[in-house]
Amino acid sequence: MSGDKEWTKVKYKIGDVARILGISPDLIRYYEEKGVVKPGKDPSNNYRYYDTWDINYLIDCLWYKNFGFGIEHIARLVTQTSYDALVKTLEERSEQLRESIKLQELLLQRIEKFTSRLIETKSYVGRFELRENAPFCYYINRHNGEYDKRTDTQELSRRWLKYMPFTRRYFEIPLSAMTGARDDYEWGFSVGMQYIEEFGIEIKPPIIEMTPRYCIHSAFKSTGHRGEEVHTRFSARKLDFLLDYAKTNGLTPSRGAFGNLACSVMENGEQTGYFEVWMPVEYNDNARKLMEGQR
Amino acid sequence: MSGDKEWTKVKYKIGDVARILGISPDLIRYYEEKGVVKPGKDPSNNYRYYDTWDINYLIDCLWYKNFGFGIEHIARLVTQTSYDALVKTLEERSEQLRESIKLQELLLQRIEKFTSRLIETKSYVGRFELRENAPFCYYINRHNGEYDKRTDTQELSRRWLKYMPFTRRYFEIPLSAMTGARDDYEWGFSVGMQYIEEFGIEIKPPIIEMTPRYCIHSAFKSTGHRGEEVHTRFSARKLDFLLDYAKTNGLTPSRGAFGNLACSVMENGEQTGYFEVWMPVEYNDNARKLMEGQR
DNA sequence: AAAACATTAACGCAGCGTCATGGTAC
DNA sequence: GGTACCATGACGCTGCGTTAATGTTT
Repeated sequence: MSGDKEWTKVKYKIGDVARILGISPDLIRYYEEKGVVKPGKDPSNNYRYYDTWDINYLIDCLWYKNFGFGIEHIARLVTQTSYDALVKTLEERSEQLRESIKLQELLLQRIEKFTSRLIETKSYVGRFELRENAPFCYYINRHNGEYDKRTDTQELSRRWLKYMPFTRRYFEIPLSAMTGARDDYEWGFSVGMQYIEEFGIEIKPPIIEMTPRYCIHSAFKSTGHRGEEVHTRFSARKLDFLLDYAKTNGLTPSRGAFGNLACSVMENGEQTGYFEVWMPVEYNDNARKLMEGQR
Repeated sequence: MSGDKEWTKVKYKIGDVARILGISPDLIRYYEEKGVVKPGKDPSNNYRYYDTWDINYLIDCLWYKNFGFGIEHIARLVTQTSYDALVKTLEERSEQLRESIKLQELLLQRIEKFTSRLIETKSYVGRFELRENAPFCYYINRHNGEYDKRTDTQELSRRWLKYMPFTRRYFEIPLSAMTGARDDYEWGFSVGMQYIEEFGIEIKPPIIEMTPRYCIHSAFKSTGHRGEEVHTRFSARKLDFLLDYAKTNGLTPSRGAFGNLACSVMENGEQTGYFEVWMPVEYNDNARKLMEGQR
């Protein structure tokens, strides 16, 4: 508006401004499109001409851009915001940032936790210890190879998947399958009790609470190819080594085994899973002796 | 490949999988496009059919997605990464996150600093104190209304603008302009000495170092409209109030004034700048008394 | 008349969500 | 035969960078 007659005495072409500010001419035009600056235009050639005010606006923009505001927001900030509104906006942005930092820190914790569990699980392959498992909650959404199509477990999955990696892939194998011929197993998701409250999870069916029990704690890995029956990679037979260990050491399994998948990776062209496993046993004299020996 | 003849015994259509995982069918197709899953397709109707392996892959994806990996990266992770590579990748990601958190925290600090200076400056309007200014560095890139077109200052601007808001808009007014008729002033950018090292700034021309001096410290605001001569908003005359104060209190200006623009906002339809200003004075008896009076 | 600059317009990036149109399964 | 589902393809969002085709200034 007021620029209509002013542009003649105004000095800077877009390239000049770009050089002065160390940004690209395109960016300046983009900002114009977004309503940040409105330079005068020479009607004869359509060239943009910028005055000191425009440049000041642009500096303000770059300033606020550094604060992480979106462009539309910036446009409002530089052209129509009062002092009080500016202060308020800045304080809101600070608050947002604090939130965002908190989230990032949580994520970092998660990754570190996941990584350390990965390392721990691998180191546990071929070793055995007797200990109580930590309490957790879980639900089942896959029976053998077949996923549940009930809407309640699906709804749960949607929610729980967001809590990964505190949500872990959980399996259990009934005692009957471990000793008998039928190859039964179930898969689902588990979350440690310490996160139940944090995530606001209500413990009700199909969610089940698992309390601590004395278990043989170990790990194993297992491979398979795509396209094979799932059982090739995972089956109750994979846990025979636990039964052997129990028999050798005079321990009596008290119920089926359970555990988590730590990760699934490629090893020598085969899909390889690392599993952590817990098998509850009766707390008899042999168990007591073994536990004392561990200390 | 291996799926070609397998799809017949495979159970899940894309909608089933979507429900099981709590995501949208489109997202699953998108992941396919990116090479994450390759479900079998029924050639007769082009429907996708997913088996347990596919679903496992997808769960892995969601997992890694939560860790903030890009999709291409995820595709590699789930289909071809070894255990060691996975651990390494996770550790890299942790490192990235720590970096990112650091940056966010720095940004937060900057915003908070900026905000508090804003508030401080406004509170200083109409008040005067005698004190030493903090040391800083600056350079000039605008003489009166005119920006420098030398490449060295332009290069500097590009770099310094990145340090905002630790970089501040700086002005100075020579003593001759304050007392005389010519309305001279200069604009540029300043950075507090405490950040010079942090940002790796080398102090050499055109960068100038400003050491602490005894100054009258105050603030003022000034308004103007777009399209007016710049002088309407900012000129040496704006500082007459400082000279008055000096005269009233028996202080002798020792050199020109300088200061920073705290912010530029709209007030009653006018572009309003809040300026912080420092005017060096001789440290005479009156100055001494004034400073004692302040404590 | 060449070099350096200006203009508009369009596409590309990530990570999807959201139609639109038309075919398929139950 | 209706309804729920599937397929492909295109466009939209941010914040620009990157051509491309064409015109202007010096």
